[in-house]
Parts: sequence; C-alpha cells; structure tokens
Amino acid sequence: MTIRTRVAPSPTGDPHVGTAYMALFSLCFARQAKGQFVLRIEDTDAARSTPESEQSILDSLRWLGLDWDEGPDKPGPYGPYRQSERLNIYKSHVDELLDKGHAFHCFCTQERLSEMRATQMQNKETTRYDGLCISLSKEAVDEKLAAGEEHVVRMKVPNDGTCVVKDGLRGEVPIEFSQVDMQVLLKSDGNPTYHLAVVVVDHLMEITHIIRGEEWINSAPKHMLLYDYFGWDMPELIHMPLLRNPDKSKLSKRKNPTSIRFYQRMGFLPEAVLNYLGMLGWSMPDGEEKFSLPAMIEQFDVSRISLGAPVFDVDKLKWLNGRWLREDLDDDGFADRISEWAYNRENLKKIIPLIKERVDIFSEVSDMIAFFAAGLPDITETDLEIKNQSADETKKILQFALWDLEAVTLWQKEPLQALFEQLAENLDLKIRDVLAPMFIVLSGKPVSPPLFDSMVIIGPDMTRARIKHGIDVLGGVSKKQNKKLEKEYQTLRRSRA
RNA sequence: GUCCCCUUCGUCUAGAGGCCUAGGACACCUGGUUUUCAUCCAGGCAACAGGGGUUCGACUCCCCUAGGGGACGCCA
Repeated sequence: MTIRTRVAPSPTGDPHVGTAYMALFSLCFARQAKGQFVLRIEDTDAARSTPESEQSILDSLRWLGLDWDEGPDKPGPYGPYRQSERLNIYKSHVDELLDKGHAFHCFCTQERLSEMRATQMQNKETTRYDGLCISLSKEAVDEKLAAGEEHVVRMKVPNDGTCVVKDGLRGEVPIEFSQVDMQVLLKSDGNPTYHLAVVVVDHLMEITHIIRGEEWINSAPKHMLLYDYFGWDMPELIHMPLLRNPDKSKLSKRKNPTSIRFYQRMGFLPEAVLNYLGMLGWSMPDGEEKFSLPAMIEQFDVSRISLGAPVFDVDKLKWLNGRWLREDLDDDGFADRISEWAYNRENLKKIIPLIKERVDIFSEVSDMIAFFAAGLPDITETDLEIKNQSADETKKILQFALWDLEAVTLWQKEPLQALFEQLAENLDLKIRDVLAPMFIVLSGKPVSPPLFDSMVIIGPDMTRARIKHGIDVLGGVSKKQNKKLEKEYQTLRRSRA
C-alpha cells in the first residue's frame, strides 16, 4: 500500500502558519515512506472562499519549499483537487446514506436550533441536535420536499455506546456517541459540509494517513461513522498539537502574525521558517536544532512528536534565521537572496515613480525608501501624538482601519483610497485626520510618499502588521475596549449599508 | 455548561523505571574577543503542577486533584 497524506486548507483568508505546520508533517511522513503528499483545496464554503486566498496559499507553501505531488495546479490520477469542482459527486453519496437509513432530511429552522442549544446548555446537557426530524414520516418528508421547503441532510448517530477513536499519538480516545452531534452533511444550498466532503474525497483519493490539528479530534467519531456507513476503510489519524500564542491560546492573528506571507515579507528565509516549524513539537534524535527539510524527512518519526501544544516564539525563529543566514549563505548567496526578496529591479521600478519627484540627489533616496522594505517601524507613543486627537481616538481609527483592511481582497490603490474615504466619512472626520496616524505607523514618520501607493507596495500583511504594531505601541486594545469598539464598528457598518 | 486532549526551566525541547546532582537551545545576566556594535567563545540564572499509589527504586507506569488548551455552526 502506498502511503498517501494530504493537507486540506480552506481558502478563506491568509495562508496560515498552522497550515504550513500540518503540511510539513504530512509531507515528511509521506516522503519518508516513499509515498505521496497531496494538496487539496477545501472550498465547500462558497461564501467565504476566494481564488485570491487559494492562490496565496499555493504561493506560500511553494515559497516554503513544501512541494506537493498532486494539487489544483498539478493534475494527478485523483483529481480534481478543488472541492468546488466535484460538488456533483456528493449528492449521490448523500442519497446512498439516505437510502440505507444512515441520514435524514431536517427542516428545522436556525432559530429553533439555536433555542434548542441554549436550553440544552442551561440544562447542563451536551449541545446536540435533538433528532426531531428523524421521526418525520416518509410521507411528511416527501410532502415538505415537494413543497420546496428549505432543508438540510443530517447524518444519524447512535444514541448510546462509545466510539473509540484511534489516534497515532494518543492511542485510543473514547468518545460517547451521545456526545456526537448529528452533523449536517448537505447544506440547504445543496453543497456538502466539510465533514461529508472530507470523508468522501479522502477515500476517493486513497488517503492512508490523515495528519491534522488536534481541534479535529472531537469530530473524528463523525468521520469514523461515515466511513462505516459507506463501508470504507478508515485511514489512520494523527492529531498534531495546536500552535499557540504567547498567552497559550490557539494561535490567532489577533494576537500574533499568523500569515506565512508576513514572515516572508519580514525577510525570514523559508528554510528557517520550515526548520522552526519542525522543531515545534518535534526534535531530531541527536538534538540538533538546525536541520533542513531533507534531513527532517530522513529522520522523521511520528513517535518523536510531543503532545504539549507549543508556543510560537518569534525570538527563537529570529535566532534560527540568523544561523541559516550566516551558516548557509555566502556573500553571493546573500546578495541573490536579498535582491530576490525586495531589492530587485521590479520592486524598485514600482517605488521610483513615488519618490522621483521628491529627490534631488541619490543620497536622499535610501532614507526615503527604507520603510518599503523595513519590518515594524521603531515608534513610541509620543510619535503617535496627533494634533487634536486623543490617544484613544487614534487607537480607534487604527483599529477600525485594520478591521476594514482585513476584509480587503483587492489590494490596489483605488479600493484602498475608497476605504479610507468611507472610514473618514463614517467617523465624521476629515480624511487627513484619519490618515495622519497611518503615515506614522506605516512609515515611522509623519510624512512619506503617497500613502495608498505605498500601502500597495508594502503589501497587505506588512501594512496590517504595522497598524497592529501602532495599536500595540498605544497600549493595545484590552478585551473590554475591544468589545466596545467592535460594537461601535458594527453600528457604523450597518448605517453605512 | 457538556465532552475531549495536554502538563519537565519564562519559551522550544531531551528524557521510554536506576545512566538525572534532570541535559541542550532561545531569552535574560556576567565575562572574554572586537576601536564600537553584532558575531563568536566562556560562565551564570532557571523546571519534573500537587497528592496518593505500584516498585528495592519513578520525571518516566496507574489513580485523583489542580491548571492550561480545544471542540460543541447549514465555518473549516
């Protein structure tokens, strides 16, 4: 049997380091066993999936040097590798479950479901679908379907008994069936949910080992049940520990830069980032901390994975990157890499139109363009003192802008400009008041080349990171503040719409 | 609230019953090299969550408690 692993990201945002983490371990596992590693795009959520996000996931994984054997851009015998391109196959699978009596139509409204959950929580019960629609007669169901009533298809789950989940790292994890929800398999828009899609396609793609985050362990019984209903062999499961923020919560962009592109933009070497991810939860048998991907593949051993969820420590990543830089790049290599990174002709050509008219002699250039390539500017609270603006107001502007910018998919001058004009209007401010703190957090100075053009060149990840940094310099946003700001932000958005 | 997982220096980790007076690395501190800084080198600080078992012997096995995390969506 050929070992086949996969990584299955959903293209709903920035390429996450967690995705790279799972991809790295999946790849090592497969490559060591001379098997295959597959990249599959899990875009069953039509509303949130974007082609831009998919592209940047592909780009980021490729940048890291994580090459897949089959994927959306690399056709293979098990394609297509994008869930949205195989939506038609799920209907028949759902019908099969329906026929066998393993699934049922559910006509419950969202309101009823959320009320049900609230009551269950109040009664100290497990929140779980109560099975109301199972008892519907065949005639009643047909009638409702004929009338075109909105519905979903849910899987049936035994009422009692225990599901023993076999995990490659933890051994047997018992989960009572009474704790397992009757998962929706087919949404009312006719699309499959992740749970259905992932089971069907992992089977069709002959995936033998599923390496995924620990967050999935509780839904393993659903997946096992589905394999069982279909009469398929269950792949082996390996649940990796979750990467964490310094405060120990699950790694999230609110608290930590989580986009791979941020680390790329910051000037980390892909070898170092990969190496660092490899030493989170795993170690070389000889204890060496610096190792390459081929070395990791050669030495890889699942039993060396430690289960405690590691904190992502940027300081250590920096140290490791320094070692790679010093030990593996000669002067030529250094020159190649740094120009490939930012000081290439193409990049300079984008910058020059912005600075040309502001420059008389070349020696003025480097100061002016430094912030394009820089990381986070060295600014203090004093730098962020804006005329006629309290620190709290400044913080609010930055936070609102950040939230707005997180939603931007088309990172170009015009939409960015429109965004800030709208923000100023909503806040009842002049645009220059909104932009004043932006200049500081982005360039470190109250003046800079044109802001929106600069933002385009700096890129979305670094732009957001610098704004976030500005907010942090102002003391950050407390949980309480955040709640208040969020409320105000939502109100503004609503009135805008 | 219900369920699941986890628990060695602040952080990443080594440790598969005696090799542990618990090792390495980051960070931090001290000193040396360097005209400075960085690098590099030397040294220092610092941990087995707590309580019960099992055993001649427990960081390692079992149980309980505590702490942390995660999952409870027509998101993935």
